[in-house]
Amino acid sequence: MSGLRARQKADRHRRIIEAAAELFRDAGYEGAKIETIAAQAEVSVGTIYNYYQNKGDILGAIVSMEVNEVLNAGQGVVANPPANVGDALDTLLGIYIEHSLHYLSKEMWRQAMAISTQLPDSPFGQAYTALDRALTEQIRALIARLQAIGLVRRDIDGQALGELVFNNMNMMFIEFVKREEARIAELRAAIRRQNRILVAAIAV
Amino acid sequence: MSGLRARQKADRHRRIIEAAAELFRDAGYEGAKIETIAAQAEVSVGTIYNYYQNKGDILGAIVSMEVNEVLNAGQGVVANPPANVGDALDTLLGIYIEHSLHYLSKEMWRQAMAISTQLPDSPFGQAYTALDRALTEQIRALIARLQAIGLVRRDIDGQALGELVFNNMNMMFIEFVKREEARIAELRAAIRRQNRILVAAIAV
DNA sequence: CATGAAAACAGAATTGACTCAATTTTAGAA
DNA sequence: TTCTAAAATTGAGTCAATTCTGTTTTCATG
Repeated sequence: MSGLRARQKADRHRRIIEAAAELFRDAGYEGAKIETIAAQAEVSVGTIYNYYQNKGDILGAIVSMEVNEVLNAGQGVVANPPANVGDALDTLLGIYIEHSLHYLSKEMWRQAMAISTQLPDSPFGQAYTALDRALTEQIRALIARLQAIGLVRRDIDGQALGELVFNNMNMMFIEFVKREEARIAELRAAIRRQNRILVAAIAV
Repeated sequence: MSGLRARQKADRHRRIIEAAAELFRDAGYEGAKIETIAAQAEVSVGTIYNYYQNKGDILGAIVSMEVNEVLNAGQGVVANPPANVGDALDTLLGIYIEHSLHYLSKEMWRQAMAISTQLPDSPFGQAYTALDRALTEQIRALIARLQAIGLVRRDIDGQALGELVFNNMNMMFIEFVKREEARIAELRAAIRRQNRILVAAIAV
């Protein structure tokens, strides 16, 4: 089934996402009306709800693209980490943080995070949780790699450590997007300071 | 000014909160209509908005009561902690977690957390951030106490450690309220496992 | 080509949070 | 007690997300 119907469907998906991304950026998430998104995507309001369960899911689709890009970028670090535990963590988390505002504004992040806790069972809610888990898993993989290289003690609980590092970073990131005036450099510095305690504990 | 007007005002506040708390529990946050809360509190819709900026602020008032109670309970542990770092942390965080579902359902927590990231500058958003900071500060105080007693190394960065412990617990708690079937015992066990890494690093 | 069932679309109607202009109540001065 | 300005209340009206129902489009089949 890759006839006209399927092509039109893919095209409408794309048009809706493009229109929404533009409007979310320009007018903010709250400011972007479904009616306006529909008009700009040249579909009707009803059609948008045929493609996405609710406004949050449209944002969700955009967030997912962003996070998947970040996960990709992170793979490089895991494959070839800096030869120092502190730097390795800082480099990986740095990639997450530096990429984060590439496509999404702080307001979009706030909305996305809010929706994912508000509606954990919606398509986006579940996708967001999966993305969080993928990020945690990548940090765990980095730690495993460092253990293999011999930079991190073998008797460390890599799973628990990965969760600890991710949870702390994520919470700091939430606070970061909540304050419009917060700067990326400060965020990274604060996380480095916190991780220093862990690094001291786990480095060989 | 403690005449009739002030008394009526306090009384209406109380009635609104009581009506809302009951309806939030019974019908859920989304299910509780402002109109219904107003009817049950025997005030008009407009009056509710005279007392609270929005629906979220009503929930906020309830959350604040809960968290303040928790902070109070925590003081006891800080003043007189178990003579073991792991137990001390587990006892304090245990109090937070065990109290958490006393007045608030998981759904109410989800909504409260969502609103606090969605509207960080609303009265409730700011109050929620302040409560988080107070909890972090209490954990930091416990660590300082343990350092004073000689159970935790003096050269540990207590501030950073307090943030790390709080952020991790908070993120775990968020995941906990997102899954209706998650159990408190599992949550506590997972956090203990994560903190074990820290305890090993900081204990004298 | 016709044709009918399934899929997708359109946009009017519904719903519920929030606003606002008009009205009522209170406090305290005369 | 009477009166007035300030404070508070009221509920009908607005606005935007979401739902619903009738219509149109697609496509497999004969």
